[in-house]
Amino acid sequence: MKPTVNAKDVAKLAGVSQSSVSRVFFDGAKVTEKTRQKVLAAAQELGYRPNEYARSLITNSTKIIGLVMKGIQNPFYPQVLKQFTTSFKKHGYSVLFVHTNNDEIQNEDIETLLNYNVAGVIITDATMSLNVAEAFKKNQIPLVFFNRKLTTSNFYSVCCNNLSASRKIAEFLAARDDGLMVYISGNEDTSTSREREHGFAEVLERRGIPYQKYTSDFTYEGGYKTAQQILSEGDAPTAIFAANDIMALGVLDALRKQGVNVPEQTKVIGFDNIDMASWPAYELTTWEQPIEKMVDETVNYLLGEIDEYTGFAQAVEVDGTFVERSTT
Amino acid sequence: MKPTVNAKDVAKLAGVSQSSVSRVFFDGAKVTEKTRQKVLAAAQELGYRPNEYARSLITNSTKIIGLVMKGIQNPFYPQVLKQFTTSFKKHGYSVLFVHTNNDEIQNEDIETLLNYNVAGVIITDATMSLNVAEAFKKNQIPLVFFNRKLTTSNFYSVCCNNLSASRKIAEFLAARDDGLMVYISGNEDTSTSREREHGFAEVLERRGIPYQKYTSDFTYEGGYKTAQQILSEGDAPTAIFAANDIMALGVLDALRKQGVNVPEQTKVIGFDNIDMASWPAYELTTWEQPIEKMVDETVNYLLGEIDEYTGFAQAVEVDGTFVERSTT
DNA sequence: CTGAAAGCGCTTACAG
DNA sequence: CTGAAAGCGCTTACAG
Repeated sequence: MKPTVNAKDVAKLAGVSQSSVSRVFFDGAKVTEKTRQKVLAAAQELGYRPNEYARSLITNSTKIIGLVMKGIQNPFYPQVLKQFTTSFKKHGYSVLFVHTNNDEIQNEDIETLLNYNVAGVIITDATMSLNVAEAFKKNQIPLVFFNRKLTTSNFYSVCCNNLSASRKIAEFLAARDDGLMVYISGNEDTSTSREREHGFAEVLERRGIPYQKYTSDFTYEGGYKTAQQILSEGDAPTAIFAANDIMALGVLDALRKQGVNVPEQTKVIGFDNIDMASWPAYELTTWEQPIEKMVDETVNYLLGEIDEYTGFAQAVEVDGTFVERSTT
Repeated sequence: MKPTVNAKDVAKLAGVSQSSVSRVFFDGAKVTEKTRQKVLAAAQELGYRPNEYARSLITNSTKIIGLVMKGIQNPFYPQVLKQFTTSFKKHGYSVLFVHTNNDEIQNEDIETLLNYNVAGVIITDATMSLNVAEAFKKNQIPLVFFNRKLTTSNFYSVCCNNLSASRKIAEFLAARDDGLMVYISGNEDTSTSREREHGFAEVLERRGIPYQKYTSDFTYEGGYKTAQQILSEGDAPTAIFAANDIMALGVLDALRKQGVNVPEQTKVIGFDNIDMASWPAYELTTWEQPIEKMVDETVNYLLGEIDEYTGFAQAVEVDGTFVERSTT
């Protein structure tokens, strides 16, 4: 059995009641400086630390946030993970990391989050069925969709301004060329891919610029293969807008391999501004997602809801910025 | 207050005792099929799920593994994170993700792990002072250093066969050239960087091949800048062995920018075999770290120690493989 | 401010 | 196999 020191042991050594020990370690409780010192000294001597589980049991709350991710292979998400962990740590929360291999979050993952009675949940690039999301609502566990938006407006989501971003990207390209423009989508059941497509196509159609869409999957390999397919079907297009950076990198590599000059023959634009976009091998023009701001929005909302649950829902959009490099 | 259903509620509805409810949900306890059905039906109806914290409190154990990471920006580690999460999930464990910005794990991170009474701890690329590691030992919490080895042999560690790997890399290069060979180290206080240097230098010295070492930091930017420095100090070396892939990619980009031909003028080898190493833009020759095997070793050890704590320590080495691509 | 006591939701000997 | 009861380590009204 693991050796364990509890509040009673400390109380005895310090010559106070167990309640006083508890008060010293519980934020917000009041004790005189004198008892505090006695307790702290005794705790130090015994190596006491409050049992987090007993605490959770009695307060019916935890300091754990569930973070659900799928595409950790895409460098955008490690960045997101890092920011969330750092930010929550500042507020005294820890992150329970849940990785789903499947697109849709599996039941066992939900079970885990519910069993641990997490204070809040963040869903990034995995999809979640509505009735599962409702389960969190029923348990009054605040939930945020990060970088994803649901069709129903019953849940809080934090995204980049995908629509206006993709419009601006289209306008940027339209101002320079009027040849065929291609959009390479990510997984089509994601709001990010659809919104970016929507804004892009809308502007091009209005301007009468020929436009074509290819469906891919948000991965490097997907971008690479899609670009090969595009080239195999005809001349290199005037511009390719990939729904995220990692696909755009695949596109660039495929174009190079086929001897297509970027940006002279084909311009390429991505989305996210991951670290690699600025590497000399790529110098990718892209739209920067303001991860820090997005994380702040998410954290603030969750902390607020943890403090007092309202179930308030909103689709928050944070402005990103266009980053022009040498692929355009 | 959050609505909460407990075992007593279920017992009442099912017409059994609270103990029976507990037995149904506690693996290993025995109940007749009949009571099981009654309980499950009642639980289903009420939406009951066992409170994990009450459980932890009484069993004095948890199903949480603490995973500590620093360089999540290096694509090697997301891969590691993914494998650990997947593997532990299979065994019913969840991962508490701890990210340290600093090289050395901070006290608050340790506090978190101890407060949550994690079942086990994995330290990847962060360093940990010995007395902190001892704190885990005192609490009988099994600890594994992953991809890092301590100088003292009191802790379990799982690494790739860095020494023989770097020897083989040196021999590979020595068989082809005898000009100046450069080693670019990562952070020098890491065992991985030191071991890779050691094996590499040892072989070259024995063969009388000129050898030089540059100190860097395991990042892309570090590799890039170091390569620039190398070129500014003289002719391009015959070969550069970077202590990890992400630095090697930086090296490749810097060499290209300066018009150095790879592999004709300079051969480049990395270590890890991250996804990007196989991208057409790089085609990097490298040493593949067998992440899956390393993770398995770690998980098995931890599960064993969780089952019965022995404090057994060993420096495990798993064999990786040489992956030859077009940078050599 | 402090202490004695109740109680959070479980698991687990102990009888039956 | 099942139930009544003790107890895990805390927090928190309630008196004093």
